[in-house]
Amino acid sequence: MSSQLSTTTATTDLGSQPRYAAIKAYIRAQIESGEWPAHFRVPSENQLAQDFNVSRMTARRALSELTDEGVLIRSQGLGTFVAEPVPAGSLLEVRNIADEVAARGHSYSNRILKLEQTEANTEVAVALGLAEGAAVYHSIIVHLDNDLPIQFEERYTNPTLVPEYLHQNFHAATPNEYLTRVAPLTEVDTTVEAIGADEAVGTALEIKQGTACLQIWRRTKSSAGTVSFARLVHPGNRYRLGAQLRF
Amino acid sequence: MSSQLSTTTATTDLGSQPRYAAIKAYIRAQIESGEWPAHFRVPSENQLAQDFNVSRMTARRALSELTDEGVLIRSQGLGTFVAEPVPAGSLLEVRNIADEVAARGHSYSNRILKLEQTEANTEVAVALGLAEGAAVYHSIIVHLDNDLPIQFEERYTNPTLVPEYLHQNFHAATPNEYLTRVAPLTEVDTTVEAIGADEAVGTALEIKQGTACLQIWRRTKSSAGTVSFARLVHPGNRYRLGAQLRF
DNA sequence: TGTACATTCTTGTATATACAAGCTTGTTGG
DNA sequence: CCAACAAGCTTGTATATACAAGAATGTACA
Repeated sequence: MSSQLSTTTATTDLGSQPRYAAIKAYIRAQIESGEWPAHFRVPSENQLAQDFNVSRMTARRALSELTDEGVLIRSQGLGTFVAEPVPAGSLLEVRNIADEVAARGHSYSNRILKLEQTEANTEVAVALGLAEGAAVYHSIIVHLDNDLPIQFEERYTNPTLVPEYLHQNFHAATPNEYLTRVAPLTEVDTTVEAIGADEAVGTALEIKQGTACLQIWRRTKSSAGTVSFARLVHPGNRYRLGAQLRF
Repeated sequence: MSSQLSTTTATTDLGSQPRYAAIKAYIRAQIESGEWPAHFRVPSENQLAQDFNVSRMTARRALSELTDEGVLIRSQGLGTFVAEPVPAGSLLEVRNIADEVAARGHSYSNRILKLEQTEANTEVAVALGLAEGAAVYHSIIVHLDNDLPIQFEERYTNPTLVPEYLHQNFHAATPNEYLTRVAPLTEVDTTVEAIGADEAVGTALEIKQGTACLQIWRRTKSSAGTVSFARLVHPGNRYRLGAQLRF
Protein backbone atom coordinates (compact mmCIF):
# COMPACT_ATOMS: atom_id res chain seq x y z
CA MET A 1 0.00 0.00 0.00
CA SER A 2 2.59 2.54 1.04
CA SER A 3 5.01 1.14 -1.52
CA GLN A 4 2.64 2.21 -4.26
CA LEU A 5 4.31 5.41 -5.28
CA SER A 6 5.11 6.80 -8.65
CA THR A 7 5.77 4.11 -11.21
CA THR A 8 2.16 3.24 -11.94
CA THR A 9 -0.42 5.95 -12.05
CA ALA A 10 -2.91 4.23 -14.30
CA THR A 11 -2.03 3.01 -17.80
CA THR A 12 -3.35 -0.17 -19.28
CA ASP A 13 -0.71 -2.83 -19.47
CA LEU A 14 2.05 -3.18 -21.94
CA GLY A 15 1.55 -6.81 -22.85
CA SER A 16 -2.15 -6.68 -23.53
CA GLN A 17 -4.46 -8.04 -20.89
CA PRO A 18 -5.80 -5.88 -18.08
CA ARG A 19 -4.48 -6.48 -14.60
CA TYR A 20 -7.69 -7.81 -13.15
CA ALA A 21 -7.60 -10.46 -15.86
CA ALA A 22 -4.21 -11.58 -14.62
CA ILE A 23 -5.60 -12.01 -11.14
CA LYS A 24 -8.59 -13.89 -12.48
CA ALA A 25 -6.29 -16.17 -14.45
CA TYR A 26 -4.19 -16.79 -11.36
CA ILE A 27 -7.22 -17.73 -9.27
CA ARG A 28 -8.61 -19.95 -12.00
CA ALA A 29 -5.25 -21.67 -12.29
CA GLN A 30 -5.12 -22.35 -8.56
CA ILE A 31 -8.58 -23.86 -8.69
CA GLU A 32 -8.04 -25.91 -11.81
CA SER A 33 -4.76 -27.27 -10.55
CA GLY A 34 -6.52 -28.48 -7.44
CA GLU A 35 -4.43 -26.22 -5.26
CA TRP A 36 -7.60 -24.49 -4.10
CA PRO A 37 -10.36 -27.08 -3.72
CA ALA A 38 -14.07 -26.38 -3.44
CA HIS A 39 -14.93 -24.38 -0.31
CA PHE A 40 -11.35 -23.18 -0.02
CA ARG A 41 -11.12 -19.67 1.26
CA VAL A 42 -9.36 -17.48 -1.24
CA PRO A 43 -7.23 -14.49 -0.22
CA SER A 44 -9.12 -11.35 0.70
CA GLU A 45 -9.32 -8.32 -1.52
CA ASN A 46 -6.67 -6.54 0.48
CA GLN A 47 -4.37 -9.53 0.40
CA LEU A 48 -4.65 -9.90 -3.36
CA ALA A 49 -4.20 -6.17 -3.82
CA GLN A 50 -0.95 -6.38 -1.89
CA ASP A 51 0.26 -9.55 -3.62
CA PHE A 52 -0.38 -8.24 -7.10
CA ASN A 53 0.50 -4.65 -6.36
CA VAL A 54 -2.81 -3.30 -7.49
CA SER A 55 -5.48 -1.31 -5.75
CA ARG A 56 -8.15 -3.04 -3.74
CA MET A 57 -10.79 -2.12 -6.34
CA THR A 58 -8.87 -3.95 -9.04
CA ALA A 59 -8.48 -7.06 -6.92
CA ARG A 60 -12.12 -6.73 -6.06
CA ARG A 61 -13.07 -6.68 -9.70
CA ALA A 62 -11.33 -9.98 -10.29
CA LEU A 63 -13.18 -11.58 -7.38
CA SER A 64 -16.51 -10.06 -8.36
CA GLU A 65 -16.33 -11.21 -11.96
CA LEU A 66 -15.37 -14.71 -10.94
CA THR A 67 -18.33 -14.66 -8.58
CA ASP A 68 -20.62 -13.64 -11.40
CA GLU A 69 -19.17 -16.44 -13.45
CA GLY A 70 -20.00 -18.92 -10.72
CA VAL A 71 -16.40 -19.74 -9.89
CA LEU A 72 -16.42 -18.14 -6.46
CA ILE A 73 -18.96 -17.41 -3.78
CA ARG A 74 -18.67 -14.30 -1.64
CA SER A 75 -20.19 -13.54 1.69
CA GLN A 76 -19.97 -10.24 3.47
CA GLY A 77 -18.07 -10.52 6.70
CA LEU A 78 -16.93 -14.07 5.99
CA GLY A 79 -14.82 -14.06 2.90
CA THR A 80 -14.62 -15.47 -0.59
CA PHE A 81 -14.75 -19.19 -1.27
CA VAL A 82 -14.22 -21.52 -4.17
CA ALA A 83 -17.59 -22.63 -5.51
CA GLU A 84 -18.68 -26.15 -6.34
CA PRO A 85 -17.24 -26.90 -9.76
CA VAL A 86 -19.82 -26.58 -12.51
CA PRO A 87 -17.80 -26.83 -15.69
CA ALA A 88 -20.44 -25.94 -18.20
CA GLY A 89 -21.78 -23.10 -20.19
CA SER A 90 -25.36 -22.10 -20.64
CA LEU A 91 -27.77 -23.93 -22.84
CA LEU A 92 -26.97 -21.58 -25.63
CA GLU A 93 -23.30 -22.08 -25.39
CA VAL A 94 -23.58 -25.79 -25.84
CA ARG A 95 -23.96 -25.06 -29.49
CA ASN A 96 -20.34 -25.04 -30.37
CA ILE A 97 -18.70 -27.83 -28.51
CA ALA A 98 -15.33 -27.23 -30.12
CA ASP A 99 -15.17 -23.74 -28.68
CA GLU A 100 -16.22 -25.02 -25.32
CA VAL A 101 -13.47 -27.58 -25.25
CA ALA A 102 -10.97 -25.00 -26.40
CA ALA A 103 -12.12 -22.63 -23.68
CA ARG A 104 -11.14 -25.22 -21.14
CA GLY A 105 -7.69 -25.32 -22.64
CA HIS A 106 -8.16 -28.85 -23.94
CA SER A 107 -7.66 -30.21 -27.41
CA TYR A 108 -10.72 -30.82 -29.53
CA SER A 109 -11.09 -33.62 -32.04
CA ASN A 110 -13.85 -35.77 -33.49
CA ARG A 111 -14.61 -39.07 -35.15
CA ILE A 112 -17.07 -39.40 -37.99
CA LEU A 113 -19.02 -42.60 -37.69
CA LYS A 114 -21.51 -41.92 -40.46
CA LEU A 115 -21.95 -39.37 -43.21
CA GLU A 116 -24.60 -40.21 -45.75
CA GLN A 117 -27.60 -39.10 -47.69
CA THR A 118 -30.67 -41.11 -46.89
CA GLU A 119 -34.44 -40.99 -46.93
CA ALA A 120 -36.40 -39.41 -44.12
CA ASN A 121 -38.47 -41.75 -42.01
CA THR A 122 -41.68 -40.52 -40.43
CA GLU A 123 -40.10 -39.07 -37.32
CA VAL A 124 -37.38 -37.21 -39.17
CA ALA A 125 -39.76 -35.99 -41.85
CA VAL A 126 -42.08 -34.48 -39.29
CA ALA A 127 -39.24 -32.88 -37.38
CA LEU A 128 -37.78 -31.27 -40.48
CA GLY A 129 -41.08 -30.39 -42.08
CA LEU A 130 -40.41 -32.58 -45.14
CA ALA A 131 -42.33 -35.30 -46.88
CA GLU A 132 -41.69 -38.88 -45.87
CA GLY A 133 -38.96 -40.41 -48.00
CA ALA A 134 -37.46 -37.04 -48.90
CA ALA A 135 -33.70 -36.87 -49.14
CA VAL A 136 -31.91 -35.80 -45.95
CA TYR A 137 -28.33 -35.71 -44.76
CA HIS A 138 -27.57 -37.99 -41.88
CA SER A 139 -24.43 -37.80 -39.77
CA ILE A 140 -23.12 -39.38 -36.61
CA ILE A 141 -20.11 -37.76 -35.02
CA VAL A 142 -18.33 -38.29 -31.72
CA HIS A 143 -16.69 -35.25 -30.17
CA LEU A 144 -13.60 -35.69 -28.05
CA ASP A 145 -12.03 -33.55 -25.36
CA ASN A 146 -8.39 -34.50 -24.94
CA ASP A 147 -9.19 -37.77 -26.72
CA LEU A 148 -11.94 -38.53 -24.23
CA PRO A 149 -15.37 -38.84 -25.87
CA ILE A 150 -17.73 -36.29 -24.40
CA GLN A 151 -20.53 -36.09 -26.91
CA PHE A 152 -22.33 -38.36 -29.31
CA GLU A 153 -24.06 -36.40 -32.03
CA GLU A 154 -26.62 -37.76 -34.47
CA ARG A 155 -28.00 -35.25 -36.87
CA TYR A 156 -30.49 -35.00 -39.70
CA THR A 157 -30.11 -31.95 -41.90
CA ASN A 158 -32.55 -30.46 -44.37
CA PRO A 159 -30.73 -30.43 -47.75
CA THR A 160 -33.00 -27.79 -49.22
CA LEU A 161 -31.68 -25.30 -46.68
CA VAL A 162 -28.04 -26.28 -46.55
CA PRO A 163 -25.86 -26.81 -49.61
CA GLU A 164 -24.40 -30.26 -49.95
CA TYR A 165 -20.74 -29.37 -49.76
CA LEU A 166 -21.25 -28.19 -46.21
CA HIS A 167 -22.37 -31.60 -45.21
CA GLN A 168 -19.28 -33.08 -46.79
CA ASN A 169 -17.10 -30.72 -44.82
CA PHE A 170 -18.64 -31.25 -41.45
CA HIS A 171 -15.53 -32.93 -40.19
CA ALA A 172 -13.45 -29.79 -40.67
CA ALA A 173 -15.30 -28.09 -37.84
CA THR A 174 -18.54 -28.84 -36.07
CA PRO A 175 -21.84 -28.93 -37.91
CA ASN A 176 -23.19 -26.18 -35.76
CA GLU A 177 -20.38 -23.88 -36.67
CA TYR A 178 -21.21 -24.27 -40.33
CA LEU A 179 -24.91 -24.14 -39.83
CA THR A 180 -24.88 -20.96 -37.83
CA ARG A 181 -22.63 -19.34 -40.37
CA VAL A 182 -24.77 -20.26 -43.35
CA ALA A 183 -28.28 -20.04 -42.01
CA PRO A 184 -28.72 -17.62 -39.12
CA LEU A 185 -30.83 -19.46 -36.62
CA THR A 186 -33.94 -17.83 -35.37
CA GLU A 187 -35.16 -20.42 -32.94
CA VAL A 188 -33.88 -23.43 -31.09
CA ASP A 189 -36.04 -26.08 -29.52
CA THR A 190 -34.27 -28.02 -26.84
CA THR A 191 -35.40 -30.99 -24.85
CA VAL A 192 -33.31 -32.60 -22.16
CA GLU A 193 -33.74 -36.10 -20.80
CA ALA A 194 -31.77 -38.86 -19.14
CA ILE A 195 -31.21 -42.20 -20.86
CA GLY A 196 -29.18 -45.29 -20.32
CA ALA A 197 -26.55 -45.67 -23.02
CA ASP A 198 -27.59 -48.08 -25.78
CA GLU A 199 -25.08 -50.15 -27.70
CA ALA A 200 -24.24 -47.56 -30.34
CA VAL A 201 -23.80 -44.79 -27.82
CA GLY A 202 -21.91 -46.97 -25.39
CA THR A 203 -19.42 -48.04 -28.02
CA ALA A 204 -18.96 -44.54 -29.38
CA LEU A 205 -18.48 -42.93 -26.00
CA GLU A 206 -16.47 -45.81 -24.58
CA ILE A 207 -18.80 -46.40 -21.66
CA LYS A 208 -20.78 -49.39 -20.47
CA GLN A 209 -24.26 -49.93 -21.81
CA GLY A 210 -26.86 -48.57 -19.42
CA THR A 211 -24.62 -45.82 -18.08
CA ALA A 212 -26.69 -42.74 -17.30
CA CYS A 213 -26.40 -40.13 -20.05
CA LEU A 214 -27.81 -36.73 -20.67
CA GLN A 215 -29.64 -36.64 -23.99
CA ILE A 216 -30.40 -33.34 -25.64
CA TRP A 217 -32.77 -33.11 -28.57
CA ARG A 218 -32.35 -29.99 -30.57
CA ARG A 219 -34.33 -28.67 -33.48
CA THR A 220 -32.91 -25.54 -35.05
CA LYS A 221 -34.99 -23.33 -37.29
CA SER A 222 -34.05 -20.46 -39.53
CA SER A 223 -36.45 -18.08 -41.17
CA ALA A 224 -36.69 -20.46 -44.13
CA GLY A 225 -37.71 -23.49 -42.07
CA THR A 226 -36.31 -26.23 -39.89
CA VAL A 227 -32.64 -26.59 -40.66
CA SER A 228 -31.66 -29.62 -38.67
CA PHE A 229 -32.64 -32.04 -36.01
CA ALA A 230 -29.99 -33.36 -33.69
CA ARG A 231 -29.62 -35.71 -30.78
CA LEU A 232 -26.68 -35.01 -28.49
CA VAL A 233 -25.72 -37.54 -25.85
CA HIS A 234 -23.30 -36.79 -23.02
CA PRO A 235 -22.01 -39.26 -20.47
CA GLY A 236 -23.59 -38.16 -17.20
CA ASN A 237 -20.37 -38.16 -15.29
CA ARG A 238 -18.44 -36.16 -17.83
CA TYR A 239 -20.71 -33.31 -18.49
CA ARG A 240 -22.75 -30.74 -16.69
CA LEU A 241 -25.17 -28.41 -18.27
CA GLY A 242 -25.45 -25.20 -16.35
CA ALA A 243 -27.99 -22.47 -16.69
CA GLN A 244 -28.18 -19.21 -14.85
CA LEU A 245 -31.45 -17.41 -14.94
CA ARG A 246 -32.20 -13.99 -13.60
CA PHE A 247 -35.57 -12.33 -13.49
CA MET B 1 -20.88 17.13 -10.63
CA SER B 2 -20.30 20.52 -9.16
CA SER B 3 -23.60 20.28 -7.31
CA GLN B 4 -22.26 17.29 -5.44
CA LEU B 5 -21.27 18.98 -2.27
CA SER B 6 -21.91 18.04 1.29
CA THR B 7 -25.09 16.01 1.73
CA THR B 8 -23.81 12.72 0.42
CA THR B 9 -20.25 11.70 0.98
CA ALA B 10 -20.80 7.99 0.71
CA THR B 11 -23.41 6.26 2.85
CA THR B 12 -25.47 3.35 1.69
CA ASP B 13 -29.08 4.32 1.21
CA LEU B 14 -31.72 4.84 3.80
CA GLY B 15 -34.55 2.97 2.15
CA SER B 16 -32.57 -0.11 1.34
CA GLN B 17 -31.45 -0.61 -2.22
CA PRO B 18 -28.13 0.71 -3.49
CA ARG B 19 -28.13 3.57 -5.94
CA TYR B 20 -26.89 1.62 -8.90
CA ALA B 21 -29.89 -0.66 -8.41
CA ALA B 22 -32.21 2.29 -8.79
CA ILE B 23 -30.58 3.16 -12.08
CA LYS B 24 -30.82 -0.44 -13.24
CA ALA B 25 -34.49 -0.51 -12.31
CA TYR B 26 -35.08 2.69 -14.22
CA ILE B 27 -33.43 1.37 -17.35
CA ARG B 28 -35.25 -1.95 -17.11
CA ALA B 29 -38.53 -0.09 -16.73
CA GLN B 30 -37.86 2.00 -19.83
CA ILE B 31 -37.12 -1.13 -21.82
CA GLU B 32 -40.03 -3.14 -20.51
CA SER B 33 -42.48 -0.34 -21.11
CA GLY B 34 -41.33 -0.21 -24.72
CA GLU B 35 -40.05 3.31 -24.28
CA TRP B 36 -36.61 2.13 -25.23
CA PRO B 37 -36.86 -0.48 -28.02
CA ALA B 38 -34.14 -2.88 -29.11
CA HIS B 39 -31.06 -1.08 -30.49
CA PHE B 40 -32.09 2.11 -28.74
CA ARG B 41 -29.11 4.05 -27.57
CA VAL B 42 -29.30 4.54 -23.83
CA PRO B 43 -27.86 7.62 -22.11
CA SER B 44 -24.10 7.65 -21.63
CA GLU B 45 -22.42 7.06 -18.30
CA ASN B 46 -21.85 10.75 -17.83
CA GLN B 47 -25.43 11.59 -18.73
CA LEU B 48 -26.84 9.06 -16.27
CA ALA B 49 -24.41 10.21 -13.61
CA GLN B 50 -25.72 13.72 -14.02
CA ASP B 51 -29.39 12.72 -14.18
CA PHE B 52 -29.21 10.57 -11.08
CA ASN B 53 -26.74 12.70 -9.23
CA VAL B 54 -24.23 9.92 -8.78
CA SER B 55 -20.64 9.51 -9.83
CA ARG B 56 -19.80 8.13 -13.23
CA MET B 57 -18.54 4.89 -11.69
CA THR B 58 -21.90 4.23 -10.11
CA ALA B 59 -23.78 4.87 -13.33
CA ARG B 60 -21.20 2.71 -15.04
CA ARG B 61 -21.90 -0.12 -12.66
CA ALA B 62 -25.58 -0.11 -13.54
CA LEU B 63 -24.79 -0.26 -17.25
CA SER B 64 -22.12 -2.92 -16.80
CA GLU B 65 -24.32 -5.22 -14.77
CA LEU B 66 -27.18 -4.92 -17.22
CA THR B 67 -24.69 -5.74 -19.95
CA ASP B 68 -23.59 -8.85 -18.08
CA GLU B 69 -27.21 -9.78 -17.72
CA GLY B 70 -27.72 -9.52 -21.45
CA VAL B 71 -30.06 -6.55 -21.28
CA LEU B 72 -27.68 -4.07 -22.85
CA ILE B 73 -24.80 -4.17 -25.28
CA ARG B 74 -21.87 -1.81 -24.94
CA SER B 75 -19.31 -0.77 -27.47
CA GLN B 76 -16.30 1.34 -26.79
CA GLY B 77 -16.45 4.61 -28.63
CA LEU B 78 -20.01 4.07 -29.77
CA GLY B 79 -22.24 3.85 -26.75
CA THR B 80 -24.64 1.53 -24.95
CA PHE B 81 -27.63 -0.02 -26.66
CA VAL B 82 -30.69 -2.04 -25.75
CA ALA B 83 -30.09 -5.69 -26.62
CA GLU B 84 -32.35 -8.01 -28.59
CA PRO B 85 -34.89 -9.52 -26.20
CA VAL B 86 -34.13 -13.12 -25.26
CA PRO B 87 -37.24 -14.64 -23.71
CA ALA B 88 -35.50 -17.74 -22.44
CA GLY B 89 -37.79 -19.11 -19.81
CA SER B 90 -38.87 -22.71 -19.58
CA LEU B 91 -36.28 -24.08 -17.20
CA LEU B 92 -37.96 -21.85 -14.70
CA GLU B 93 -41.29 -23.39 -15.31
CA VAL B 94 -40.20 -26.67 -13.87
CA ARG B 95 -40.44 -25.05 -10.48
CA ASN B 96 -43.92 -25.95 -9.55
CA ILE B 97 -44.35 -29.61 -10.20
CA ALA B 98 -47.82 -29.74 -8.71
CA ASP B 99 -49.08 -27.25 -11.26
CA GLU B 100 -47.37 -29.14 -13.99
CA VAL B 101 -49.04 -32.37 -13.03
CA ALA B 102 -52.38 -30.65 -12.73
CA ALA B 103 -51.90 -29.13 -16.17
CA ARG B 104 -51.69 -32.64 -17.55
CA GLY B 105 -55.02 -33.43 -15.95
CA HIS B 106 -53.47 -35.88 -13.52
CA SER B 107 -53.78 -36.05 -9.76
CA TYR B 108 -50.91 -34.75 -7.68
CA SER B 109 -49.77 -36.18 -4.38
CA ASN B 110 -46.56 -36.56 -2.42
CA ARG B 111 -44.79 -38.59 0.23
CA ILE B 112 -42.64 -37.00 2.88
CA LEU B 113 -39.64 -39.17 3.62
CA LYS B 114 -37.82 -36.74 5.84
CA LEU B 115 -38.56 -33.44 7.51
CA GLU B 116 -36.03 -32.35 10.06
CA GLN B 117 -33.83 -29.61 11.37
CA THR B 118 -30.19 -30.50 11.16
CA GLU B 119 -26.72 -28.96 11.03
CA ALA B 120 -25.23 -27.78 7.77
CA ASN B 121 -22.23 -29.71 6.55
CA THR B 122 -19.57 -27.90 4.57
CA GLU B 123 -21.23 -28.30 1.21
CA VAL B 124 -24.63 -27.14 2.37
CA ALA B 125 -23.17 -24.28 4.39
CA VAL B 126 -21.33 -22.87 1.41
CA ALA B 127 -24.32 -23.27 -0.88
CA LEU B 128 -26.60 -21.43 1.52
CA GLY B 129 -24.03 -18.87 2.59
CA LEU B 130 -24.17 -20.03 6.21
CA ALA B 131 -21.56 -21.09 8.70
CA GLU B 132 -20.73 -24.75 9.00
CA GLY B 133 -22.89 -26.40 11.64
CA ALA B 134 -25.59 -23.76 11.38
CA ALA B 135 -29.16 -24.95 11.70
CA VAL B 136 -30.89 -25.76 8.41
CA TYR B 137 -34.13 -27.41 7.41
CA HIS B 138 -33.74 -30.62 5.54
CA SER B 139 -36.52 -32.33 3.65
CA ILE B 140 -36.90 -35.24 1.31
CA ILE B 141 -40.14 -35.48 -0.60
CA VAL B 142 -41.32 -37.70 -3.41
CA HIS B 143 -43.81 -36.19 -5.84
CA LEU B 144 -46.35 -38.43 -7.53
CA ASP B 145 -48.35 -38.06 -10.69
CA ASN B 146 -51.37 -40.37 -10.58
CA ASP B 147 -49.61 -42.30 -7.81
CA LEU B 148 -46.57 -42.81 -10.01
CA PRO B 149 -43.40 -41.27 -8.54
CA ILE B 150 -42.02 -38.68 -10.93
CA GLN B 151 -39.69 -36.62 -8.79
CA PHE B 152 -37.38 -37.12 -5.85
CA GLU B 153 -36.72 -33.86 -4.06
CA GLU B 154 -34.07 -33.28 -1.43
CA ARG B 155 -33.89 -29.77 -0.11
CA TYR B 156 -31.93 -27.67 2.34
CA THR B 157 -33.57 -24.43 3.37
CA ASN B 158 -32.07 -21.41 5.08
CA PRO B 159 -34.08 -20.98 8.32
CA THR B 160 -33.05 -17.35 8.73
CA LEU B 161 -34.94 -16.52 5.55
CA VAL B 162 -37.94 -18.80 5.91
CA PRO B 163 -40.05 -19.07 9.08
CA GLU B 164 -40.28 -22.48 10.59
CA TYR B 165 -43.98 -23.08 10.18
CA LEU B 166 -43.51 -23.03 6.44
CA HIS B 167 -41.19 -25.93 6.69
CA GLN B 168 -43.72 -27.82 8.72
CA ASN B 169 -46.36 -27.19 6.10
CA PHE B 170 -44.41 -28.24 3.10
CA HIS B 171 -46.63 -31.21 2.53
CA ALA B 172 -49.68 -29.01 2.02
CA ALA B 173 -48.29 -27.80 -1.28
CA THR B 174 -44.83 -27.89 -2.77
CA PRO B 175 -41.91 -26.18 -1.09
CA ASN B 176 -41.35 -24.02 -4.10
CA GLU B 177 -44.85 -22.69 -4.01
CA TYR B 178 -44.34 -21.52 -0.45
CA LEU B 179 -40.88 -20.25 -1.04
CA THR B 180 -41.78 -18.15 -4.02
CA ARG B 181 -44.71 -16.69 -2.16
CA VAL B 182 -42.72 -15.74 0.90
CA ALA B 183 -39.39 -14.70 -0.54
CA PRO B 184 -39.59 -13.37 -4.08
CA LEU B 185 -36.76 -15.01 -5.91
CA THR B 186 -34.29 -12.87 -7.71
CA GLU B 187 -32.02 -15.50 -9.15
CA VAL B 188 -32.03 -19.19 -9.86
CA ASP B 189 -28.97 -21.28 -10.49
CA THR B 190 -29.77 -24.47 -12.31
CA THR B 191 -27.54 -27.34 -13.23
CA VAL B 192 -28.70 -30.39 -15.11
CA GLU B 193 -26.91 -33.72 -15.21
CA ALA B 194 -27.58 -37.40 -15.71
CA ILE B 195 -27.02 -39.92 -12.93
CA GLY B 196 -27.74 -43.54 -12.25
CA ALA B 197 -30.26 -43.94 -9.45
CA ASP B 198 -28.67 -44.76 -6.09
CA GLU B 199 -30.42 -46.82 -3.47
CA ALA B 200 -32.37 -43.99 -1.82
CA VAL B 201 -33.56 -42.60 -5.12
CA GLY B 202 -34.31 -46.02 -6.54
CA THR B 203 -36.47 -46.99 -3.59
CA ALA B 204 -38.28 -43.67 -3.50
CA LEU B 205 -39.03 -43.60 -7.20
CA GLU B 206 -39.73 -47.32 -7.43
CA ILE B 207 -37.13 -47.92 -10.08
CA LYS B 208 -34.10 -50.19 -10.28
CA GLN B 209 -30.80 -48.90 -9.01
CA GLY B 210 -28.67 -47.55 -11.83
CA THR B 211 -31.62 -46.46 -13.93
CA ALA B 212 -30.74 -43.28 -15.79
CA CYS B 213 -32.18 -40.22 -14.11
CA LEU B 214 -32.17 -36.53 -14.76
CA GLN B 215 -30.78 -34.67 -11.79
CA ILE B 216 -31.41 -30.97 -11.42
CA TRP B 217 -29.51 -28.90 -8.89
CA ARG B 218 -31.17 -25.67 -8.04
CA ARG B 219 -30.05 -22.83 -5.83
CA THR B 220 -32.60 -20.09 -5.38
CA LYS B 221 -31.67 -16.68 -4.08
CA SER B 222 -33.76 -13.80 -2.91
CA SER B 223 -32.53 -10.32 -2.25
CA ALA B 224 -31.82 -11.35 1.34
CA GLY B 225 -29.56 -14.23 0.41
CA THR B 226 -29.66 -17.85 -0.70
CA VAL B 227 -33.01 -19.27 0.28
CA SER B 228 -32.66 -22.91 -0.53
CA PHE B 229 -30.65 -25.53 -2.24
CA ALA B 230 -32.42 -28.44 -3.84
CA ARG B 231 -31.69 -31.58 -5.75
CA LEU B 232 -34.47 -32.85 -7.98
CA VAL B 233 -34.23 -36.28 -9.52
CA HIS B 234 -36.50 -37.49 -12.32
CA PRO B 235 -36.61 -40.96 -13.80
CA GLY B 236 -35.25 -40.49 -17.30
CA ASN B 237 -38.11 -42.20 -19.04
CA ARG B 238 -40.83 -40.35 -17.20
CA TYR B 239 -39.82 -36.78 -17.61
CA ARG B 240 -38.86 -34.31 -20.25
CA LEU B 241 -37.49 -30.88 -19.64
CA GLY B 242 -38.26 -28.53 -22.46
CA ALA B 243 -36.45 -25.33 -23.23
CA GLN B 244 -37.14 -22.91 -25.99
CA LEU B 245 -34.50 -20.42 -26.85
CA ARG B 246 -34.75 -17.58 -29.28
CA PHE B 247 -31.98 -15.28 -30.38
C1' DT C 1 -20.72 -17.70 34.27
C1' DG C 2 -22.26 -15.17 30.71
C1' DT C 3 -23.90 -11.25 28.40
C1' DA C 4 -22.60 -6.89 26.30
C1' DC C 5 -19.34 -4.26 23.98
C1' DA C 6 -15.38 -3.01 21.33
C1' DT C 7 -12.05 -4.45 18.01
C1' DT C 8 -10.81 -6.21 13.73
C1' DC C 9 -11.35 -8.80 10.16
C1' DT C 10 -14.18 -9.36 5.87
C1' DT C 11 -17.08 -7.72 1.69
C1' DG C 12 -20.26 -3.87 -0.15
C1' DT C 13 -21.25 0.83 -1.82
C1' DA C 14 -19.88 5.30 -3.48
C1' DT C 15 -16.96 9.07 -5.06
C1' DA C 16 -13.40 11.69 -7.55
C1' DT C 17 -9.84 11.42 -10.53
C1' DA C 18 -6.70 10.03 -14.26
C1' DC C 19 -5.51 8.18 -18.43
C1' DA C 20 -6.24 4.69 -22.40
C1' DA C 21 -8.57 3.59 -26.41
C1' DG C 22 -12.35 3.26 -29.94
C1' DC C 23 -15.43 5.89 -32.95
C1' DT C 24 -17.46 10.09 -35.25
C1' DT C 25 -17.21 14.50 -36.91
C1' DG C 26 -15.38 18.61 -38.32
C1' DT C 27 -11.51 21.20 -40.03
C1' DT C 28 -7.48 22.09 -42.37
C1' DG C 29 -4.16 21.68 -45.98
C1' DG C 30 -2.49 19.50 -50.17
C1' DC D 1 -11.93 16.53 -53.82
C1' DC D 2 -10.12 14.18 -50.26
C1' DA D 3 -6.66 12.67 -47.21
C1' DA D 4 -4.77 13.76 -42.68
C1' DC D 5 -5.32 15.47 -38.43
C1' DA D 6 -7.47 17.34 -34.30
C1' DA D 7 -11.49 17.58 -31.23
C1' DG D 8 -14.83 15.65 -28.70
C1' DC D 9 -17.64 12.26 -27.70
C1' DT D 10 -18.00 7.34 -26.02
C1' DT D 11 -16.59 3.14 -23.05
C1' DG D 12 -12.55 0.74 -20.57
C1' DT D 13 -8.99 0.34 -16.96
C1' DA D 14 -6.92 1.73 -12.68
C1' DT D 15 -6.17 4.14 -8.34
C1' DA D 16 -6.95 6.17 -3.78
C1' DT D 17 -10.12 7.06 -0.48
C1' DA D 18 -14.16 6.90 2.52
C1' DC D 19 -17.64 4.88 5.00
C1' DA D 20 -21.29 1.01 5.67
C1' DA D 21 -22.34 -3.38 7.20
C1' DG D 22 -21.88 -8.38 8.30
C1' DA D 23 -19.27 -11.81 11.09
C1' DA D 24 -15.86 -13.47 14.33
C1' DT D 25 -13.15 -12.92 18.38
C1' DG D 26 -11.64 -11.36 22.46
C1' DT D 27 -12.43 -8.56 26.70
C1' DA D 28 -14.45 -6.34 30.41
C1' DC D 29 -18.11 -5.89 33.44
C1' DA D 30 -22.26 -7.44 35.99
